Amino acid sequence: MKSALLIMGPTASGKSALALAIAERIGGEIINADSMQVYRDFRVLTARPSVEEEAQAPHHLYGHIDAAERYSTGRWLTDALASIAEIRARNRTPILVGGTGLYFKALTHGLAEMPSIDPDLRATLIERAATEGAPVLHSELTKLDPQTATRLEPNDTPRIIRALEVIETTGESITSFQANTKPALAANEWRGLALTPDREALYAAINTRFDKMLEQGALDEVRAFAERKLDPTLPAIKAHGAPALSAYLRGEISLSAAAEIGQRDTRRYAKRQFTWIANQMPDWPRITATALPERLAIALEILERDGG
RNA sequence: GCCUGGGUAGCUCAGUUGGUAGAGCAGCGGAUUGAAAAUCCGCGUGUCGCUGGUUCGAUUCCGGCCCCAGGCA
Repeated sequence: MKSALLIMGPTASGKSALALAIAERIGGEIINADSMQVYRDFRVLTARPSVEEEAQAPHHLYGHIDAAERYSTGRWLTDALASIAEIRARNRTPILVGGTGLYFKALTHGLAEMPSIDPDLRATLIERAATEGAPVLHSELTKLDPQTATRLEPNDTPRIIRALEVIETTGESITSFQANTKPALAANEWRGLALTPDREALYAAINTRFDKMLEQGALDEVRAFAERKLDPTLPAIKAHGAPALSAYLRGEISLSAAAEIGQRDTRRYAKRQFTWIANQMPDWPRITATALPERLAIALEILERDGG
């Protein structure tokens, strides 16, 4: 059975191109591990592989979700495991590539199994967080699940909501569910690679890429999305640049101001990704080189050395 | 060449009646178990243009020089 190859890197670091080069070289198929590239509506804005690139090797879990849906780490894990099994059945190598650290963690460390939650309960809690504020929900959690409340900050809205919906639905603390977590992939079923380019150069690439996205129609995507008038709390609406470009389309800020905000948000995200790689993936081999041929050579060398 | 205004954090600036300085933005460090491109916690990162002088002590006062902007020639 082929090991899966996991490629993590900050946004705009050239992960997709490397994954494609490796896939062509070793007969692999690519699986998306990016929480935003799953959404159909924002191909340009989320820097999804182009149609041409997708034709060069099989791609899975890209744009397969409508932005009106709430995707999640749990759904992704299910989808990814199914794709991995399918690819392995063809005796090919699954190559998972993306920048969502939590998705990789779900794969390598696991995600606790929990009963599904009524979407209406979730919607109610999101609404309450917006109107009453997270600290109110946090103090509620202190009564229902003091153990979990203690380790959550009073402003940490999503985690407080998650803890509340779990205790309200199951009567059990999310902390006890989480204590029982098993890796989805065994340690010998995968190997990881992390791209760690020079930060200053990456920031420059991020800025340039955002301008290019605008030239390639990112604004049209945002406009079309806005016209759907979907629930403003949907995850897809948070794609970097989307909120600022929406504000521009509403006439609230200039286009250059919107671009600066989009670029800044993307840079900050890249910084968090560096932190994730540094502290959550200490054992993953690093590739600092930026030229594709050099990266490919290093990657293949690492795979070879590890007996992959 | 002369006059005026300005030179303080990466940027825009505030301030110190002389006791080595602080805001916004940018940035940096960290957390991360079904919203994760989410969310949260923490951190000023500095030859106060240069150089002499006065002073116990100068970023602050005085002199000289340099640079920038505007004005007059």
